[in-house]
Amino acid sequence: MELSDDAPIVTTPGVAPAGGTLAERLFHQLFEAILQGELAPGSKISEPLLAQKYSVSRGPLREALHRLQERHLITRSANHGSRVAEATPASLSELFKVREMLESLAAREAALNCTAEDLMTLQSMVDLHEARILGTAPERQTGLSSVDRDFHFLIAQRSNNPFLIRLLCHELYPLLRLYRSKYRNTDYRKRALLEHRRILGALEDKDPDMAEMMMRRHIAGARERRLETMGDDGSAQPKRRAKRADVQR
Amino acid sequence: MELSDDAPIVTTPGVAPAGGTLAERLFHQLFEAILQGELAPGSKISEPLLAQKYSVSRGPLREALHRLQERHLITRSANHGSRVAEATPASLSELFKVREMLESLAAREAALNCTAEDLMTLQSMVDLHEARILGTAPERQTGLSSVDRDFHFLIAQRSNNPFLIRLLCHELYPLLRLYRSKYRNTDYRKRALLEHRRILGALEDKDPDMAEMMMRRHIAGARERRLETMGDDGSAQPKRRAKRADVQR
DNA sequence: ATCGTAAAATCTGTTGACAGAATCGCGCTG
DNA sequence: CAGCGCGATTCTGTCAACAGATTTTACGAT
Repeated sequence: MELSDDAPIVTTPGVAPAGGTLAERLFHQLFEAILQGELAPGSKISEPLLAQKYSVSRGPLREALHRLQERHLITRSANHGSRVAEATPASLSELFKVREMLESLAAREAALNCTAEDLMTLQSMVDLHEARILGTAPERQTGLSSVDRDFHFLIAQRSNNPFLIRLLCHELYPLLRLYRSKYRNTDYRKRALLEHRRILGALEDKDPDMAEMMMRRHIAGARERRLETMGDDGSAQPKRRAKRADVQR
Repeated sequence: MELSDDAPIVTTPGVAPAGGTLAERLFHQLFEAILQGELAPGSKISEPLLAQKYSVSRGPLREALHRLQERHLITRSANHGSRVAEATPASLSELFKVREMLESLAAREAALNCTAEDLMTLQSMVDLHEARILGTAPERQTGLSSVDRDFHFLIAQRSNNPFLIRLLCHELYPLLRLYRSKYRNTDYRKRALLEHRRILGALEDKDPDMAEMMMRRHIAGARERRLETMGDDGSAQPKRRAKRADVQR
């Protein structure tokens, strides 16, 4: 049974983990718990408590923690334990700069690889996006940005570049989710819709250069708007956390 | 004691691991062993044997293995054990495409961040590069491409973007080393030297757009030449890049 | 009352042992 | 001689216990 990496972690939020091994399952559960905000960012992780909470011994738990460390969802200090990663404005800006390059590459490749069916799927996503903005379709809880996510996610997949897919879907997108609750971007959905249409048009034209440029501008614009709404530009850290969130229980 | 991530793994090959914890040390040792080729790519990893070889129990070893899994230096299957990652031509091409985007971003940022001292350091690297090509300086064993590595490494550092630095120095560069022995690129050092000079010139001019474009061409060219010497091209789309309209901002 | 110090409690790092699964080897059968 | 089944062995996954380090707590001195 392959369980190496490309398991359905980010693919669709509703998938069941259910990995064969216990450490694997724990990894996915903690992964989601951190991104969902159930484990407070910056809070200390107590191995005995977590082990008890998930009804496992510390062995598999520590293996899962070591994997989360490599995904930079937690930090570990020798003999001091683990802490859940924190989200700073500076790192959000850095993430977006990298995202700009990687997604524009994905768009370039996708322009060559997208099938007619893929284009139809993307079209329906954009249509749904519009329907939601106009209030025609009901907005489910998670539905606010989910259609946006799916759009970018499918393009990443169609890059047909496993390494790129991994960086985007398994590393960058999850980290972005850390900021979702903390720094909400104000309403630029109409803007995003327009830009999505342009990107889709470039994909339909099978124009890699155009698709790349469109995506690059799309992400760059999103980054700038996001940073504006956050008040401070990402260069300097905003304000040292007054008090640190305490251990979760 | 912080030992989270930015430990000297790729920085300079000769650093001592000596992490505080045993699992940490093991991780670094195995990391180097795999990249050095001491653990044959594709070979199966026996936990009892490795544990005995490094004189530790299986606990810390498994923790280190789980970290290596996230770095994609090994693959794990439930109840089937671990295998050392393998290097295929296709994945090399994929790596280079991502590298092209990430390093061009790094060059862009470095153009804004490089100090006069940095520029002097880079200049000396280029000079050393030339001396080696002309045979003026002795070529040490590892010295063949080390100067090239240092050049790119310093530029990555000067991006001042921790996330980008991590992707390049901790993930992409190590994976590239997997191919170093398997697919040697024939002699393009003179070409590389010229392109390095151009990149350095753009950095000296504090010209982000130019630095980005130069680096992008540099990596793209290296990828094409590399794939040519490998006989088979690693991807489906061979040479549809007669000339490419670089995206500018 | 505050600060410093020492003992107690807790936590992390590590080890060894056990249970289930997979692989290997051997003998049997066609 | 090839293919298959079955037992033995090895390996992976998991757990509980120990040792060193750290944090907390209690106590006494200033």
